[in-house]
This record gives sequence, C-alpha cells and structure tokens, in this order.
Amino acid sequence: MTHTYQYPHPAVTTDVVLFTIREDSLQLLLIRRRNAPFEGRWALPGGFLDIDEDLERCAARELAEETGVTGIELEQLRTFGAVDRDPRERVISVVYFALARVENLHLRAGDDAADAGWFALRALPELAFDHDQIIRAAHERLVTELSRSKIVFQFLPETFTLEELRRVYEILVDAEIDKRNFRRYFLTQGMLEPTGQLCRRGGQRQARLYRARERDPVAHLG
Amino acid sequence: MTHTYQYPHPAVTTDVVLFTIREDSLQLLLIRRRNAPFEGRWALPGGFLDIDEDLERCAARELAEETGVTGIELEQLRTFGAVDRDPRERVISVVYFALARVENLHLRAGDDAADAGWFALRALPELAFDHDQIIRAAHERLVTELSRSKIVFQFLPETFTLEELRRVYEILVDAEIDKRNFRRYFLTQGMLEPTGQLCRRGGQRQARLYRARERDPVAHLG
DNA sequence: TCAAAAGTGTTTGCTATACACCCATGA
DNA sequence: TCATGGGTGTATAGCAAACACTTTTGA
Repeated sequence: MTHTYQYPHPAVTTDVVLFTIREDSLQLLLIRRRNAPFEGRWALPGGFLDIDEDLERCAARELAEETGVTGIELEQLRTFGAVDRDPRERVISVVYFALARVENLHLRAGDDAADAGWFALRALPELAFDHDQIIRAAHERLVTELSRSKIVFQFLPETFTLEELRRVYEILVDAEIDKRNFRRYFLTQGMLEPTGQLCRRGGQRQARLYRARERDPVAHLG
Repeated sequence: MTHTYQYPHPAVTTDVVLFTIREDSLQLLLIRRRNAPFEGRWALPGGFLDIDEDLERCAARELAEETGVTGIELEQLRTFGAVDRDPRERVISVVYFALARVENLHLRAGDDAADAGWFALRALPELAFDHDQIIRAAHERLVTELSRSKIVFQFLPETFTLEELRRVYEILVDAEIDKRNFRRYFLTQGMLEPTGQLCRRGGQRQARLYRARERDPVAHLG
C-alpha cells in the first residue's frame, strides 16, 4: 500500500541521546545499524514516526525496540533538518535527550540494531548521519541544564551519599570540586533529604545516605 | 503532479514567534489567515516546508511572504507535533523565535495572510491551531534567555540611553527595577560602549547614548 | 521657577571560594 | 596500626538589594 500527497513530504524521525555515568566517565547509548544507509556504523537509537503517534512516544518506542531501555524521562532537545542529512530522502529528525542510572537499564539489541552499547563521550566511534553534531548539541545542553535544574539526580540511584553526588558532578564538569564547599552547598540548599540510613560503598567509614527531595522547595513559592 | 511514498508521511511546517516592544508593552506579530482551516483567525506566520529547503530558511521565507518582515535572526524554539493539532493532516511544526526593534520593520500583509499586525501578549485574540501553547513556550524561553544572554539589545535601536534599556527590562520582567543598581550593573559589566553622544528623548535633561559591545568581553576568554 | 527626566554612593547581608585536619572502620 | 574514605569550620572577597537627593533644561 502506498500513500500519495499533492506536495512532496519529508520523512520525520526521532532520535534519542541517552547519557549515563559509567566507569567514572560520561557515556551515551549507541546502536549498531543493521541496515543501509551506514550499515554497520554506530548511531543514535531512533526511527521513523508513525503517522498517528506522538513525537515523544515515538522516541520512547524506538529506544525500547532498539535497545530494550524503557521508563526513561525524555526531553526534547532540538530538531535537525539539513537537506542532505539522510541520503535516502529528506528527513527531519526531532531529537530527545535523557539521563539514566545505568544499573537500572537492561540493555539488549533489538530489531533494527545489530548491537547496542555504551560509549564514553570522549571516545566515540565514527557515527552515522549527522549524529556527531547532534551529540555535541546534547552535551552542551546537559552542561547548561546542570546548574539550572535538578537533573543530576537522574544519574544517581534512589539513595546516595554526598561523596557519590560530588563524584558525579566532577565527571560532568570535568574538574575537581572542593569537598567542604560542595557539602555545605547541598546541605543548606534543602534539595536533599537524609534517609537516616548509613552505608558502606567500598570505603572504610560508613556514609550517610540521602535522597533527592521531590521538588526544589523554592519552586513551591512561584 | 503527486508524490507517493511507501509509508505515510506527515507534513512539516515552520512557524515564527516574533516579539517586539511597542507602546510600552511586549507584543508579537500575528497574521490573519486567508484560508481554511481557521479562516479569518489570527495565527503565527508560518507555512509548509519546501522539500529542498533548510528549516530556518523556510521560517524566514514564510515570515517575509506573509508579513514583509526580513533580516531577522531566528532561533529554533521547539517542535510541536501533537497528533490532532491540524485538522487537515498530520502536521509537525518546527517553531522559531525572534526579537525585533519595531521601527526597523516594514509590515505588510502577504499572499496567504489577509492582514498582519502586532498584538500585546496580554491581549491576544483567539488563535488558530495550538498557537496559544506555542506562544506560551516562546515567552518562557524569552524570560529565561534574558538573564543568560545579551538578547535585550535586539529590542533596542543601535544606540540607546540607559533609561531606555531599563524601561525595556521593566516591561520584560514586568516589575520595577532600581535605577541606581541597574546603572551600576550595566556600567561595570562592560557590555556597553559609550558613544560620547547625548540626546534628548522627550525628557528635559540630555542623556548619554550607548551601544552594545560586539561580544561580552568575558566570552573572549573561553 | 517649576516640572520632568538624568544622574549619582553607601551600607548591608548573602554567597562563592580557598584552605587542612580529625573520625570511623576493616584489613 | 595503618590505610581508606567520610566528615567538619572559618576567613575573605565579590555581588545583590535597599535606599533619596542633586542636576539639567525646556516650558
């Protein structure tokens, strides 16, 4: 069955840039393409929009189909539509970005993906389409959102220690952060809630566990 | 001539939210639709993407065709794609936003627009499609970008007085701003360059004129 | 001479940064 | 007992906010 229009229509796809922290580095999820074009190359998980499907739902579906990853909060990044970005036809791609705690994810390659895996942002393979540009834009967004919202907690498990939180920050901003200033900041900001629990995560002395408070208390005032 | 695809394709459009400051209020540019659907309703300037046309170029072209406005810097805002946002067919709209000094613009209604005009954000008419949602998103973006970049200057003429700049800020944040703190901030930030000229803009005493420096001097260090 | 807008400094509190040692515990 | 990571306080400088009067000039 075919579909006919009076004017030419571009195809619309969605792609997802999913970041996580793994092995002490910022990594993202790629799939190896099973089909042409760019067969065998690594690419962002994504695919064609169904005609009666919401954009964000499409992104979530393609992510699940190709990598097995589900239950991730997606945020729209930007739409990429350069005329020659896909050799087959004109393709407009609406790109989403997301963060994940890696231990929650059950990775497996899906239908259109020969393989799926995590890659350090600093050591990406050669990519299909304009996905290197897309990833650069997503990384910029990640850095600017860091200071403006509470997204760091999406990298961490439900409960975590202050030192774990600090380590995540250090990886994200790629710099050392003073331990005492960091602790004071988070302990006085009120976005953390002590669980009362202690834990030992490899170190000797036990550390206090915290969880992220639902919302920034200041936000309630607006 | 018709165009046929193996799978259904959505249509892709671009729309533009163009803000300006006029009559002491924040206003934006709307056109009155000449054709169905929503014939006679006010809407954002925009239209269908040509198959070999860059997204941003499409936005600029439609803006020019429908309103006569040219030479505006466009920034991508977000893509809207709810399944039922257009009654004709599935339409994905890539929305751009932009700021303008109103005195530079030569407004005139174009082919697909029965009329074009400025409307205060606080007193919008009933709008076509989901354009009220789009405008709300654009306004949010405007407010957050205000503090993070130098976009205010896009509302002002080449040279301006500190009091004019302050008045623009007051309209944008919808609050009073302390005159002395405001002046000190801008005079010490180094983003203004005194022209050495004076002018009288209706008041009695003459005021010094400034222009925006090309770049934030701090940005050069990065 | 007065009305109307331009211009000018100081104080105070908060926030960001720099910086070094003690504590608890398992091996 | 020592190695490892968790936990703690103070001093300083820069920034944000509050606040009221003088100057210029045309009408």
